[in-house]
Amino acid sequence: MPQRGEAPISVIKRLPVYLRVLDNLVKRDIEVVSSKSLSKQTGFSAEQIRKDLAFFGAFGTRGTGYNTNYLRERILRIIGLDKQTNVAIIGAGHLGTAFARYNIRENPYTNVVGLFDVSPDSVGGEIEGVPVYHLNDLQDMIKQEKVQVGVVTVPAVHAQEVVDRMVEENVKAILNFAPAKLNAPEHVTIHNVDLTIELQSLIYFAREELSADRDKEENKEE
Amino acid sequence: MPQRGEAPISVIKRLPVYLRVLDNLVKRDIEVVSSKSLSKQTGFSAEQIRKDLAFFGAFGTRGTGYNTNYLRERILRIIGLDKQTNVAIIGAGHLGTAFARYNIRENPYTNVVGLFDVSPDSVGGEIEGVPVYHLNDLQDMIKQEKVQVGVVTVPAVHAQEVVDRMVEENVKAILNFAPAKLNAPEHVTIHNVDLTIELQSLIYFAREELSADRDKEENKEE
DNA sequence: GGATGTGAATTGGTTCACAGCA
DNA sequence: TGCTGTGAACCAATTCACATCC
Repeated sequence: MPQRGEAPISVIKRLPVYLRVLDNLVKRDIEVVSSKSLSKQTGFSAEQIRKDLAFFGAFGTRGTGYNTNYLRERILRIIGLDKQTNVAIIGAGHLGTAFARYNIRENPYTNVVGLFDVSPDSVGGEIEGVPVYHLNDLQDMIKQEKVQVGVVTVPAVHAQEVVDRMVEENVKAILNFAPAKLNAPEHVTIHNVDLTIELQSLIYFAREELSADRDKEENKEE
Repeated sequence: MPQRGEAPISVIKRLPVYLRVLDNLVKRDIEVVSSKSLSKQTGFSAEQIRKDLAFFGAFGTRGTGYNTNYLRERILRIIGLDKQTNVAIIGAGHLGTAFARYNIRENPYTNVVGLFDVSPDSVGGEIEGVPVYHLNDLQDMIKQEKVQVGVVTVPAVHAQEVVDRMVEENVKAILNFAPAKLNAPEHVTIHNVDLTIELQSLIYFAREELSADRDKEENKEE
Protein backbone atom coordinates (compact mmCIF):
# COMPACT_ATOMS: atom_id res chain seq x y z
CA MET A 1 0.00 0.00 0.00
CA PRO A 2 2.08 2.91 -1.25
CA GLN A 3 1.72 5.46 1.47
CA ARG A 4 1.71 9.14 0.79
CA GLY A 5 2.00 11.70 3.49
CA GLU A 6 4.38 12.16 6.33
CA ALA A 7 6.62 9.35 7.44
CA PRO A 8 7.61 9.16 11.11
CA ILE A 9 11.03 10.58 11.82
CA SER A 10 12.07 7.28 13.36
CA VAL A 11 11.59 5.59 10.01
CA ILE A 12 13.31 8.35 8.07
CA LYS A 13 16.39 8.10 10.26
CA ARG A 14 16.81 4.45 9.38
CA LEU A 15 16.62 4.95 5.62
CA PRO A 16 20.17 6.30 5.30
CA VAL A 17 21.41 3.23 7.12
CA TYR A 18 19.65 0.95 4.66
CA LEU A 19 21.02 3.09 1.85
CA ARG A 20 24.57 2.69 3.07
CA VAL A 21 24.26 -1.10 3.21
CA LEU A 22 22.61 -1.20 -0.19
CA ASP A 23 25.32 0.96 -1.74
CA ASN A 24 27.78 -1.58 -0.48
CA LEU A 25 25.80 -4.58 -1.72
CA VAL A 26 25.30 -3.06 -5.15
CA LYS A 27 29.00 -2.32 -5.36
CA ARG A 28 29.67 -5.98 -4.59
CA ASP A 29 27.20 -7.07 -7.29
CA ILE A 30 24.88 -8.70 -4.79
CA GLU A 31 21.46 -8.45 -6.38
CA VAL A 32 19.09 -9.65 -3.71
CA VAL A 33 18.94 -9.14 0.02
CA SER A 34 16.50 -10.38 2.66
CA SER A 35 15.21 -8.37 5.59
CA LYS A 36 17.02 -10.86 7.78
CA SER A 37 20.33 -10.12 6.13
CA LEU A 38 19.67 -6.39 6.30
CA SER A 39 18.89 -6.88 9.96
CA LYS A 40 22.31 -8.41 10.56
CA GLN A 41 24.04 -5.61 8.76
CA THR A 42 22.16 -2.75 10.39
CA GLY A 43 21.23 -3.98 13.83
CA PHE A 44 17.54 -3.21 13.30
CA SER A 45 15.03 -6.05 13.54
CA ALA A 46 13.89 -7.73 10.34
CA GLU A 47 10.23 -6.95 11.08
CA GLN A 48 11.05 -3.32 11.58
CA ILE A 49 12.90 -3.17 8.30
CA ARG A 50 9.96 -4.76 6.49
CA LYS A 51 7.53 -2.35 8.13
CA ASP A 52 9.70 0.60 7.25
CA LEU A 53 9.92 -0.37 3.61
CA ALA A 54 6.29 -1.37 3.38
CA PHE A 55 5.35 2.07 4.63
CA PHE A 56 6.42 3.49 1.28
CA GLY A 57 5.08 0.61 -0.77
CA ALA A 58 5.90 -3.04 -1.30
CA PHE A 59 9.33 -3.36 -2.84
CA GLY A 60 10.18 -6.96 -2.11
CA THR A 61 9.45 -10.34 -3.59
CA ARG A 62 7.98 -12.92 -1.24
CA GLY A 63 10.14 -15.92 -0.84
CA THR A 64 13.14 -14.11 -2.28
CA GLY A 65 13.85 -10.73 -0.75
CA TYR A 66 14.57 -7.28 -2.08
CA ASN A 67 16.36 -6.37 -5.27
CA THR A 68 19.27 -4.30 -4.03
CA ASN A 69 19.47 -1.97 -6.98
CA TYR A 70 15.77 -1.30 -7.11
CA LEU A 71 15.49 -0.80 -3.36
CA ARG A 72 18.43 1.55 -3.39
CA GLU A 73 16.84 3.67 -6.12
CA ARG A 74 13.56 3.77 -4.24
CA ILE A 75 15.17 4.88 -1.01
CA LEU A 76 17.14 7.56 -2.82
CA ARG A 77 13.86 8.77 -4.24
CA ILE A 78 12.04 8.67 -0.92
CA ILE A 79 14.69 10.66 0.90
CA GLY A 80 15.02 13.05 -1.99
CA LEU A 81 18.61 12.20 -2.84
CA ASP A 82 17.77 11.53 -6.47
CA LYS A 83 17.80 15.26 -7.06
CA GLN A 84 20.81 17.31 -6.16
CA THR A 85 20.74 19.06 -2.81
CA ASN A 86 22.95 22.08 -2.33
CA VAL A 87 24.41 22.50 1.11
CA ALA A 88 26.14 25.45 2.75
CA ILE A 89 28.31 24.97 5.81
CA ILE A 90 28.49 27.96 8.10
CA GLY A 91 31.61 27.91 10.22
CA ALA A 92 34.91 26.76 8.74
CA GLY A 93 36.45 25.58 11.99
CA HIS A 94 37.36 22.00 12.72
CA LEU A 95 33.79 20.82 12.87
CA GLY A 96 32.74 22.55 9.67
CA THR A 97 35.84 21.24 7.95
CA ALA A 98 35.27 17.72 9.22
CA PHE A 99 31.71 17.83 8.02
CA ALA A 100 32.68 19.17 4.59
CA ARG A 101 35.38 16.60 4.10
CA TYR A 102 33.24 13.80 5.28
CA ASN A 103 30.39 14.67 2.99
CA ILE A 104 32.51 15.18 -0.04
CA ARG A 105 34.21 11.86 0.44
CA GLU A 106 31.46 9.64 1.72
CA ASN A 107 28.18 11.14 0.63
CA PRO A 108 27.91 11.44 -3.15
CA TYR A 109 24.29 12.53 -2.88
CA THR A 110 24.81 16.09 -1.72
CA ASN A 111 26.74 19.03 -3.07
CA VAL A 112 28.60 21.28 -0.66
CA VAL A 113 28.66 24.65 -2.40
CA GLY A 114 30.74 26.52 0.14
CA LEU A 115 31.93 27.12 3.67
CA PHE A 116 31.31 30.47 5.32
CA ASP A 117 33.41 32.10 7.97
CA VAL A 118 34.67 35.47 9.14
CA SER A 119 38.30 34.56 9.79
CA PRO A 120 40.67 36.17 7.29
CA ASP A 121 42.85 33.08 7.56
CA SER A 122 40.31 30.87 5.89
CA VAL A 123 38.15 33.22 3.78
CA GLY A 124 39.21 33.17 0.17
CA GLY A 125 40.84 29.77 0.47
CA GLU A 126 39.60 26.29 -0.20
CA ILE A 127 38.88 23.29 2.00
CA GLU A 128 38.69 19.93 0.29
CA GLY A 129 38.14 21.76 -2.96
CA VAL A 130 35.26 23.78 -1.57
CA PRO A 131 35.64 27.56 -1.52
CA VAL A 132 35.49 29.44 1.76
CA TYR A 133 33.45 32.63 1.55
CA HIS A 134 32.99 35.47 3.96
CA LEU A 135 29.89 35.21 6.08
CA ASN A 136 28.71 38.50 4.61
CA ASP A 137 28.26 36.72 1.29
CA LEU A 138 26.07 33.99 2.75
CA GLN A 139 22.75 35.36 1.60
CA ASP A 140 23.94 36.15 -1.91
CA MET A 141 25.46 32.72 -2.29
CA ILE A 142 22.34 30.96 -1.01
CA LYS A 143 20.36 32.69 -3.73
CA GLN A 144 22.96 32.15 -6.40
CA GLU A 145 23.67 28.51 -5.62
CA LYS A 146 20.09 27.62 -4.68
CA VAL A 147 21.10 26.30 -1.28
CA GLN A 148 18.33 24.26 0.36
CA VAL A 149 20.14 23.01 3.44
CA GLY A 150 22.41 24.79 5.91
CA VAL A 151 24.80 23.26 8.40
CA VAL A 152 25.56 25.45 11.40
CA THR A 153 28.92 24.90 13.08
CA VAL A 154 29.45 28.40 14.46
CA PRO A 155 29.65 29.20 18.19
CA ALA A 156 26.33 29.15 20.04
CA VAL A 157 26.12 32.93 20.41
CA HIS A 158 26.11 33.45 16.66
CA ALA A 159 23.92 30.53 15.71
CA GLN A 160 20.54 32.27 15.87
CA GLU A 161 21.75 35.11 13.71
CA VAL A 162 22.99 32.70 11.06
CA VAL A 163 19.69 30.85 11.16
CA ASP A 164 17.75 34.08 10.75
CA ARG A 165 19.71 34.94 7.65
CA MET A 166 19.17 31.52 6.15
CA VAL A 167 15.47 31.62 6.91
CA GLU A 168 15.28 34.94 5.11
CA GLU A 169 16.66 33.28 1.99
CA ASN A 170 14.21 30.38 2.24
CA VAL A 171 16.63 27.66 3.24
CA LYS A 172 14.38 24.69 3.94
CA ALA A 173 16.27 22.71 6.55
CA ILE A 174 19.08 23.32 8.99
CA LEU A 175 21.43 20.95 10.74
CA ASN A 176 22.61 22.65 13.90
CA PHE A 177 25.70 21.70 15.87
CA ALA A 178 25.64 24.73 18.14
CA PRO A 179 24.47 23.99 21.69
CA ALA A 180 21.58 26.40 21.58
CA LYS A 181 17.82 26.28 21.17
CA LEU A 182 17.20 27.94 17.83
CA ASN A 183 14.00 29.51 16.64
CA ALA A 184 12.74 29.30 13.11
CA PRO A 185 9.35 29.40 11.43
CA GLU A 186 7.25 26.28 11.21
CA HIS A 187 8.19 25.49 7.62
CA VAL A 188 11.94 25.33 8.31
CA THR A 189 13.06 22.03 9.79
CA ILE A 190 15.88 22.21 12.30
CA HIS A 191 17.68 19.11 13.51
CA ASN A 192 20.13 19.43 16.33
CA VAL A 193 23.27 17.44 16.95
CA ASP A 194 24.62 18.26 20.36
CA LEU A 195 27.99 16.77 21.18
CA THR A 196 27.73 17.65 24.86
CA ILE A 197 24.42 15.85 25.18
CA GLU A 198 25.84 12.81 23.49
CA LEU A 199 28.87 12.65 25.72
CA GLN A 200 27.10 13.44 28.97
CA SER A 201 24.25 11.03 28.39
CA LEU A 202 26.80 8.37 27.57
CA ILE A 203 28.54 9.00 30.87
CA TYR A 204 25.34 8.02 32.62
CA PHE A 205 25.82 4.55 31.19
CA ALA A 206 29.46 4.44 32.18
CA ARG A 207 28.79 4.89 35.90
CA GLU A 208 30.20 2.32 38.26
CA GLU A 209 26.93 1.46 39.93
CA LEU A 210 25.29 0.82 36.62
CA SER A 211 28.06 -1.45 35.47
CA ALA A 212 27.59 -3.32 38.73
CA ASP A 213 23.86 -3.64 38.10
CA ARG A 214 24.57 -5.01 34.68
CA ASP A 215 26.87 -7.68 36.03
CA LYS A 216 24.09 -8.98 38.23
CA GLU A 217 21.85 -9.88 35.34
CA GLU A 218 24.39 -12.14 33.75
CA ASN A 219 21.73 -14.59 32.73
CA LYS A 220 21.05 -13.99 29.13
CA GLU A 221 21.82 -15.93 26.02
CA GLU A 222 20.98 -15.69 22.38
CA MET B 1 9.20 8.60 44.92
CA PRO B 2 12.95 8.38 44.44
CA GLN B 3 13.34 5.84 41.70
CA ARG B 4 16.24 3.45 41.50
CA GLY B 5 16.99 1.38 38.49
CA GLU B 6 17.33 2.19 34.87
CA ALA B 7 16.05 5.45 33.50
CA PRO B 8 14.79 5.55 29.93
CA ILE B 9 17.30 6.85 27.45
CA SER B 10 14.82 9.51 26.36
CA VAL B 11 14.90 10.98 29.84
CA ILE B 12 18.67 10.74 30.15
CA LYS B 13 19.17 12.64 26.92
CA ARG B 14 17.21 15.58 28.27
CA LEU B 15 19.18 15.87 31.50
CA PRO B 16 22.20 17.54 29.89
CA VAL B 17 19.87 20.12 28.41
CA TYR B 18 18.43 20.92 31.82
CA LEU B 19 21.95 21.03 33.17
CA ARG B 20 23.05 23.57 30.60
CA VAL B 21 20.14 25.86 31.42
CA LEU B 22 20.72 25.46 35.15
CA ASP B 23 24.43 26.24 34.80
CA ASN B 24 23.40 29.45 33.14
CA LEU B 25 20.76 30.32 35.75
CA VAL B 26 23.12 29.63 38.62
CA LYS B 27 25.74 31.81 36.99
CA ARG B 28 23.17 34.59 36.80
CA ASP B 29 22.30 34.13 40.50
CA ILE B 30 18.76 33.07 39.73
CA GLU B 31 17.82 30.81 42.60
CA VAL B 32 14.47 29.39 41.61
CA VAL B 33 13.03 28.18 38.33
CA SER B 34 9.63 26.75 37.42
CA SER B 35 9.02 23.89 35.04
CA LYS B 36 7.25 26.41 32.84
CA SER B 37 10.33 28.58 32.61
CA LEU B 38 12.52 25.56 31.95
CA SER B 39 10.07 24.62 29.24
CA LYS B 40 10.57 27.97 27.52
CA GLN B 41 14.32 27.63 27.67
CA THR B 42 14.57 24.05 26.52
CA GLY B 43 11.61 23.52 24.22
CA PHE B 44 10.40 20.49 26.19
CA SER B 45 6.92 20.59 27.72
CA ALA B 46 6.59 21.55 31.37
CA GLU B 47 4.82 18.29 32.20
CA GLN B 48 7.60 16.32 30.63
CA ILE B 49 10.21 18.19 32.60
CA ARG B 50 8.33 17.55 35.85
CA LYS B 51 7.95 13.87 34.99
CA ASP B 52 11.62 13.58 34.15
CA LEU B 53 12.72 15.13 37.41
CA ALA B 54 10.14 13.27 39.45
CA PHE B 55 11.49 10.05 38.07
CA PHE B 56 14.59 10.53 40.19
CA GLY B 57 12.77 11.93 43.18
CA ALA B 58 10.85 15.05 44.02
CA PHE B 59 13.20 18.02 43.91
CA GLY B 60 10.80 20.93 43.65
CA THR B 61 8.72 23.01 45.99
CA ARG B 62 5.02 23.23 45.19
CA GLY B 63 3.88 26.71 44.48
CA THR B 64 7.44 27.90 43.99
CA GLY B 65 9.50 25.80 41.63
CA TYR B 66 12.94 24.23 41.71
CA ASN B 67 16.01 25.54 43.49
CA THR B 68 18.48 25.96 40.66
CA ASN B 69 21.59 25.13 42.62
CA TYR B 70 20.11 22.08 44.25
CA LEU B 71 18.59 20.79 41.04
CA ARG B 72 21.87 21.30 39.24
CA GLU B 73 23.74 19.29 41.86
CA ARG B 74 21.19 16.54 41.70
CA ILE B 75 21.37 16.25 37.93
CA LEU B 76 25.16 16.21 38.03
CA ARG B 77 24.87 13.36 40.50
CA ILE B 78 22.32 11.46 38.46
CA ILE B 79 24.32 11.62 35.26
CA GLY B 80 27.51 10.84 37.11
CA LEU B 81 29.24 14.14 36.41
CA ASP B 82 29.95 14.74 40.08
CA LYS B 83 32.89 12.37 39.80
CA GLN B 84 35.57 12.93 37.22
CA THR B 85 35.25 11.03 33.98
CA ASN B 86 38.37 10.46 31.93
CA VAL B 87 37.89 10.51 28.19
CA ALA B 88 40.16 9.40 25.37
CA ILE B 89 39.62 10.63 21.84
CA ILE B 90 40.79 8.28 19.14
CA GLY B 91 41.47 10.07 15.91
CA ALA B 92 43.14 13.49 15.94
CA GLY B 93 41.66 14.70 12.68
CA HIS B 94 39.29 17.62 12.37
CA LEU B 95 36.45 15.84 14.11
CA GLY B 96 38.55 14.61 17.00
CA THR B 97 40.08 18.04 17.36
CA ALA B 98 36.70 19.73 17.24
CA PHE B 99 35.40 17.39 19.88
CA ALA B 100 38.41 17.89 22.13
CA ARG B 101 38.28 21.64 21.87
CA TYR B 102 34.60 21.75 22.39
CA ASN B 103 34.70 19.61 25.47
CA ILE B 104 37.57 21.39 27.05
CA ARG B 105 35.93 24.76 26.57
CA GLU B 106 32.29 24.02 27.19
CA ASN B 107 32.09 20.92 29.30
CA PRO B 108 33.88 21.30 32.62
CA TYR B 109 32.59 17.96 33.80
CA THR B 110 34.85 15.69 31.81
CA ASN B 111 38.58 15.36 31.50
CA VAL B 112 40.09 14.66 28.09
CA VAL B 113 43.31 12.80 28.87
CA GLY B 114 44.60 12.48 25.34
CA LEU B 115 44.09 12.17 21.62
CA PHE B 116 45.36 9.15 19.75
CA ASP B 117 46.45 8.98 16.17
CA VAL B 118 48.99 7.36 13.86
CA SER B 119 50.00 10.41 11.86
CA PRO B 120 53.59 11.51 12.61
CA ASP B 121 52.44 15.09 12.04
CA SER B 122 50.25 15.12 15.10
CA VAL B 123 51.71 12.45 17.40
CA GLY B 124 53.90 13.99 20.08
CA GLY B 125 52.21 17.36 19.79
CA GLU B 126 49.38 18.99 21.66
CA ILE B 127 45.88 20.05 20.70
CA GLU B 128 44.16 22.52 22.97
CA GLY B 129 46.63 21.57 25.65
CA VAL B 130 45.88 17.88 25.32
CA PRO B 131 48.75 15.60 24.32
CA VAL B 132 48.51 13.54 21.16
CA TYR B 133 49.77 9.99 21.61
CA HIS B 134 50.43 7.24 19.13
CA LEU B 135 47.59 4.77 18.75
CA ASN B 136 49.96 2.04 19.88
CA ASP B 137 49.95 3.61 23.33
CA LEU B 138 46.18 3.58 23.62
CA GLN B 139 45.87 0.55 25.84
CA ASP B 140 48.67 1.60 28.19
CA MET B 141 47.22 5.07 28.54
CA ILE B 142 43.72 3.77 29.21
CA LYS B 143 45.11 1.78 32.11
CA GLN B 144 47.35 4.54 33.35
CA GLU B 145 44.80 7.33 33.12
CA LYS B 146 41.81 5.21 34.09
CA VAL B 147 39.87 6.09 30.97
CA GLN B 148 36.19 5.18 31.24
CA VAL B 149 34.89 6.65 28.01
CA GLY B 150 36.27 6.56 24.48
CA VAL B 151 35.34 8.75 21.55
CA VAL B 152 35.94 7.20 18.14
CA THR B 153 36.61 9.60 15.27
CA VAL B 154 38.74 7.34 13.10
CA PRO B 155 37.72 6.15 9.60
CA ALA B 156 35.05 3.45 9.53
CA VAL B 157 37.45 0.68 8.50
CA HIS B 158 39.51 1.11 11.66
CA ALA B 159 36.68 1.71 14.09
CA GLN B 160 36.01 -1.88 15.12
CA GLU B 161 39.68 -2.51 15.85
CA VAL B 162 39.83 0.56 18.08
CA VAL B 163 36.69 -0.55 19.88
CA ASP B 164 38.11 -4.02 20.44
CA ARG B 165 41.18 -2.56 22.06
CA MET B 166 39.17 -0.33 24.32
CA VAL B 167 36.88 -3.17 25.31
CA GLU B 168 39.94 -5.18 26.25
CA GLU B 169 40.93 -2.44 28.69
CA ASN B 170 37.45 -2.25 30.19
CA VAL B 171 36.37 1.08 28.80
CA LYS B 172 32.74 1.34 29.83
CA ALA B 173 31.19 3.47 27.13
CA ILE B 174 32.02 4.56 23.61
CA LEU B 175 30.82 7.45 21.52
CA ASN B 176 31.23 6.48 17.90
CA PHE B 177 31.32 8.91 14.99
CA ALA B 178 32.41 6.35 12.41
CA PRO B 179 29.65 5.28 10.02
CA ALA B 180 29.82 1.63 10.93
CA LYS B 181 27.88 -0.86 13.04
CA LEU B 182 30.26 -1.72 15.85
CA ASN B 183 30.18 -4.80 18.01
CA ALA B 184 30.94 -4.82 21.68
CA PRO B 185 29.95 -6.95 24.64
CA GLU B 186 26.68 -6.29 26.43
CA HIS B 187 28.27 -4.34 29.28
CA VAL B 188 29.87 -1.73 27.02
CA THR B 189 27.47 0.99 25.90
CA ILE B 190 27.98 2.34 22.41
CA HIS B 191 26.21 5.46 21.21
CA ASN B 192 26.49 6.40 17.59
CA VAL B 193 26.50 9.83 16.06
CA ASP B 194 26.28 9.53 12.32
CA LEU B 195 26.68 12.75 10.38
CA THR B 196 25.49 11.21 7.14
CA ILE B 197 22.28 10.00 8.73
CA GLU B 198 21.66 13.42 10.19
CA LEU B 199 22.18 15.20 6.90
CA GLN B 200 20.32 12.73 4.73
CA SER B 201 17.32 12.45 7.01
CA LEU B 202 17.18 16.24 7.12
CA ILE B 203 17.09 16.35 3.34
CA TYR B 204 13.87 14.38 3.46
CA PHE B 205 12.31 17.36 5.20
CA ALA B 206 13.76 19.80 2.69
CA ARG B 207 12.03 18.23 -0.31
CA GLU B 208 9.91 20.47 -2.47
CA GLU B 209 6.77 18.36 -2.28
CA LEU B 210 6.93 18.32 1.48
CA SER B 211 7.35 22.05 1.70
CA ALA B 212 4.29 22.31 -0.52
CA ASP B 213 2.34 19.99 1.78
CA ARG B 214 3.30 22.11 4.71
CA ASP B 215 2.05 25.27 3.08
CA LYS B 216 -1.38 23.72 2.68
CA GLU B 217 -1.92 23.32 6.37
CA GLU B 218 -1.38 26.96 7.10
CA ASN B 219 -4.08 26.96 9.72
CA LYS B 220 -2.37 26.86 13.02
CA GLU B 221 -1.79 29.42 15.69
CA GLU B 222 -0.32 29.54 19.14
C1' DG C 1 9.85 -23.61 1.63
C1' DG C 2 10.98 -19.19 2.40
C1' DA C 3 10.52 -14.70 2.36
C1' DT C 4 7.48 -10.48 2.41
C1' DG C 5 3.54 -7.76 4.14
C1' DT C 6 0.50 -6.64 7.88
C1' DG C 7 -3.29 -6.67 11.58
C1' DA C 8 -3.04 -7.40 16.58
C1' DA C 9 -0.73 -7.07 20.84
C1' DT C 10 2.61 -4.91 23.40
C1' DT C 11 5.68 -1.70 24.95
C1' DG C 12 7.29 2.93 25.62
C1' DG C 13 6.67 7.79 25.89
C1' DT C 14 4.00 11.99 26.07
C1' DT C 15 0.13 14.74 27.27
C1' DC C 16 -3.88 15.56 30.11
C1' DA C 17 -6.13 16.68 34.14
C1' DC C 18 -6.14 17.24 38.64
C1' DA C 19 -4.88 16.13 43.50
C1' DG C 20 -1.67 17.80 46.92
C1' DC C 21 1.01 20.99 49.12
C1' DA C 22 3.80 25.46 50.15
C1' DT D 1 -3.21 30.90 44.54
C1' DG D 2 0.47 28.73 42.01
C1' DC D 3 3.28 25.20 40.88
C1' DT D 4 4.75 20.45 41.67
C1' DG D 5 3.84 15.51 41.39
C1' DT D 6 1.29 11.81 39.30
C1' DG D 7 -2.42 8.46 37.87
C1' DA D 8 -5.10 8.04 33.63
C1' DA D 9 -5.64 8.60 28.87
C1' DC D 10 -3.58 8.94 24.77
C1' DC D 11 -0.44 8.36 21.03
C1' DA D 12 3.68 6.38 18.72
C1' DA D 13 6.66 2.75 17.77
C1' DT D 14 8.10 -1.91 18.03
C1' DT D 15 7.39 -6.78 18.23
C1' DC D 16 4.57 -10.76 17.49
C1' DA D 17 2.27 -13.94 14.76
C1' DC D 18 0.61 -15.36 10.77
C1' DA D 19 -1.65 -14.86 6.21
C1' DT D 20 0.08 -14.25 1.63
C1' DC D 21 2.48 -14.97 -2.34
C1' DC D 22 6.76 -16.30 -5.43
